[in-house]
Amino acid sequence: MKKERFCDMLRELSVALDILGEDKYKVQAYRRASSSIKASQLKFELDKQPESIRFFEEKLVSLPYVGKKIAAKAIEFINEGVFSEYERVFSKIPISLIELSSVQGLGPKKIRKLWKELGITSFDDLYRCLEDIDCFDRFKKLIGKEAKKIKENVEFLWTSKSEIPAWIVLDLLIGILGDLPFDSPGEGGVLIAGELRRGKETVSQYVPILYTSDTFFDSIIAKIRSNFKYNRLDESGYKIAVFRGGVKRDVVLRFIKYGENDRGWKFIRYTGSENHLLRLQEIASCKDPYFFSSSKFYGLEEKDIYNYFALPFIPPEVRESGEEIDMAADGALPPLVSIDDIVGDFHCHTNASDGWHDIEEVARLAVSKGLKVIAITDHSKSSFMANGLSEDRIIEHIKRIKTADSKIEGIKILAGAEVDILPDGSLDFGDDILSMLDIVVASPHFKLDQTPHDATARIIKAIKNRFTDIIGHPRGRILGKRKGIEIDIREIALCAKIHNVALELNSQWMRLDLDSDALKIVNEVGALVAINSDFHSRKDFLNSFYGVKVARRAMIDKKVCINCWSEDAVAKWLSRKNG
DNA sequence: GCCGTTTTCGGCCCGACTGTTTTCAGTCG
Repeated sequence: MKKERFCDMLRELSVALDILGEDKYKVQAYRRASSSIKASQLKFELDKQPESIRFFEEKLVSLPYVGKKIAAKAIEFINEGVFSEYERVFSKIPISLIELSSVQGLGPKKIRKLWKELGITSFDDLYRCLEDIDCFDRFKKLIGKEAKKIKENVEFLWTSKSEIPAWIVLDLLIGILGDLPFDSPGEGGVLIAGELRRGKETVSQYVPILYTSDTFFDSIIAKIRSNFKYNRLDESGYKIAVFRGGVKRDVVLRFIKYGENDRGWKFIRYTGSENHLLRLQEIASCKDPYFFSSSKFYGLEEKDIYNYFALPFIPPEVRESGEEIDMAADGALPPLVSIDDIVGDFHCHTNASDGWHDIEEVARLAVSKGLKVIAITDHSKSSFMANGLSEDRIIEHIKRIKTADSKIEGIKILAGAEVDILPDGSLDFGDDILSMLDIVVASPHFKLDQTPHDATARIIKAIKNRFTDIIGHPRGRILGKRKGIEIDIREIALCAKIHNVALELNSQWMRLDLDSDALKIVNEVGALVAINSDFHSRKDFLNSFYGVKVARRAMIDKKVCINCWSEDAVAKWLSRKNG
C-alpha cells in the first residue's frame, strides 16, 4: 500500500508541476517513474540498516525512468511518510486542484487560469461556478467557445460522482486487505459483499465488509488509521477520502460482524441486491423487514437458505432484478463462465509499444497464471502516444514473437496486433500486414465523439474486414472519465455473429467495456465474447477475475467465450479467414 | 527528472483537431 501511495503522490506531483508551468519533460519524468514503480515487483519495506537502504536504492535505480533523485524521494517517503518536494509543491498549489485534470477539455493551462482568475480550487467549486449564471459568464469569457462542451463534461462527471468506478474501491481494498475475498471468506473471515461481490462496474460509496475475527478487524482499522490521512469513523462505517481517479470520492467501509450461526443469511442479506431480497421475501409471502434474521435461517449456509426456498444456489453476480430467482426456479440459469475456465488471453501488450515487459516475460507470467494460449497484440502506428508499431517494426516484432513461441514451453503465443479502427472504419494496417498476423484485435482509440450512427457504421465496417478476429473495447469508455462512443450494440452483435468475430469484454478495471448490459444483448444474439486482460504490466492478469464477474452478470456461457477454448479450437476458429 | 552518451548536456512518443489569437496555443489520445 505504501508503494501505491508513493506512486499516487508522484502522479499528483506531475499534474501539479504541469499546472504550475514547469518543464513538460520533468512532468513526464514524474509520470513515467510513477508507472514504472507501480509495474515493478519492488516492495516498499525497509529497515534502517545502511546496507538495506543501499540495496533498496540500487533496486529502484535499476527500474526504467527511475534515477537517483526519485529514489531518494522514495527513501524519504518510507522513513517520513511524505517527502519534502511533495510538501514544497503542495504548499504552493491546493491538492484539490488536481481533481480538475479529470475533466475532459481541461488541461494544465486552463486549470491554471480557472485557479488564478476565478479562484476555483476544486471540482465542486467548478461545478458550482458553472451552475451560477454570473460565474458561468466569467467562465465563458475566460475559456471561449469550448466552455459549453466543458460544462457538459463537468455535468457528466457530477452525475456519475455518486457512482464510483469499482476499480477505485478494488484498489483501495487490495491496499487494506491485501486480497479480494468475494467467493469465500479470507483471513479473519473477511468477505467483501454488496455490489462488488455482484461484479458491478460502478458502485455506491457504501461497501459492506463482513468479518468474524475481532483481532483481524482491529488490525485493519489500525492500518486504515496509519495509512490514510483523510479518514473518519462514524456510525455508518469507516469513511475514507480517495483521490484516485481524479475527482475526490468518499468511500465508506461498513464492517459487519458475523458468527457461525448467522453467516448464511448475512452473506445473502449484505450481497443484495434489494430487488433480489424482495423477490425472495415475496416467495415466502413475508413482509417482515427482519425476515432474514429470523431463527429459521440460523445455522444455515448461503446455499442451504436457497435450498429452503427450493432454489439452487444463485451466484452473486446474477442477483439483480429478481427475475433470476424465477429463472433458477425453472432450472433456466445457464452454467456461467468462471475464472478457472479462462485458459486464453488474446490482448497483451509488450514494451514494443506501451507495455512494461518483453515478449518472453509476458509469456512466462501467463504460464504462471495457468494460461495455455496468449496473443501478443501491440498497438498499430496511429496510436502514437502508445508508441504504436509501424509496418517495418511489426514485421520484425512478428518474427520475435515466433521465436519466443518456439522457445517457451507450456503456452502457445500468437502473433497479433491491436490495430486501430480509424474513424471511417478502415484498419490502421493494410491487408499485406494483416495477413501476416495470427490474430487481429481491432479497437477504436480516438475520435470517440462520433454520432451513434457514424460510430456504429465504423465498428460494423471493422467487423466486416476479413482479417478482424476481435473488436477490442468496442465503446472506448473510461469509467468516471469518458463516456465513449454510443453504438447500436444489437446491430453490431448480429454482424459479429455472421462474421464469426468476437466482441471484447476488456477487463482493464477502468474500461470494463463492453459492460454487462451490452453483453446481455450480445448473449441474446449469440455472438462470441472475448474476456481479455489488456495486459500492460505484471498485475494485469489479475484484471480478468473482475472481467469474469462482469461476464457472469450477463450470464455468458463458457461455450461462447473464446478464452475458455482449447488451443486447437482457437486455431480452428482463426483459420476461418484462410478459407 | 531521466537517459545516454561523442561523460556532461541535449533530447525526451507526436499528429490531429479545435477555435480563433489567421499562425498557433491548448488539448487529446
